[in-house]
Amino acid sequence: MYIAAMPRAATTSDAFNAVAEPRRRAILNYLALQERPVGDIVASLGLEQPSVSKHLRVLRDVGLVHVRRDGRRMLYRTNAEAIRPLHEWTSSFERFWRHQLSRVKERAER
Amino acid sequence: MYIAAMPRAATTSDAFNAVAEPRRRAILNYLALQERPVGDIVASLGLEQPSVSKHLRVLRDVGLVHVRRDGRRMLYRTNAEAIRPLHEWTSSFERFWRHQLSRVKERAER
DNA sequence: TTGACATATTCCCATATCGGAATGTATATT
DNA sequence: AATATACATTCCGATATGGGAATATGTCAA
Repeated sequence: MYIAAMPRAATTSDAFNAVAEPRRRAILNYLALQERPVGDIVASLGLEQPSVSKHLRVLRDVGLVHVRRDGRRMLYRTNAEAIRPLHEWTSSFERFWRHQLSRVKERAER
Repeated sequence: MYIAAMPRAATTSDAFNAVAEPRRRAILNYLALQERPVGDIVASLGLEQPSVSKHLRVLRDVGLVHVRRDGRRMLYRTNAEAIRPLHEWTSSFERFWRHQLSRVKERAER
């Protein structure tokens, strides 16, 4: 019996993996303000169309964007709600960097 | 002349890539409260020692943990400051999920 | 010095990329 | 119907994993 190896997790396994790619973050930033067709993303970010479509596919699979068809165009928009888990995870460290900061401040004041 | 391909970015390329791995997030959570030797992480998280060392190596390379030697032990601790960029990126979407939420609320109230 | 203990690194391998090029699919226009 | 437009998917190749096993490195103890 063969047991599957566990290499790096799929980019579609969760929002953390999906957002690790900088171009996908750029797309999410771009689509946060309002929905846009694929062509606009291609033009604005200067990426190849197939590349953008593939990134959008990953973002869709983890729920980071929503889509709707408009004629022959596909309008994408960021689903901010799906970014919340990341925000919450990072927030749990907020008090620590506050502490570290105040310690640095104290030292500087002495 | 050969131009290097650009596959998935290295886990050590930045904090976003480093925290994409769930075991590394678990390690960061564990080391947030206080510094700990590698053996404690192994025992607490139930991972193999070489695996933990390798994850710590990645976290060190992107500055997410700091280390100091204590005899034959290595004491690691989370450097919360390095998590801030992720927090700030996710925070830029906060107002959007607030909006989405209020829209959902409005609809529910009607 | 010789061991024991704690941690790090290396080697191997199956897997999941990411970009580029080519091709496929759906909708609109004439 | 035929063509054009807008996207999506597939195939390819180079690369970076992540776990497991084995081994190396470094420090303390007798």
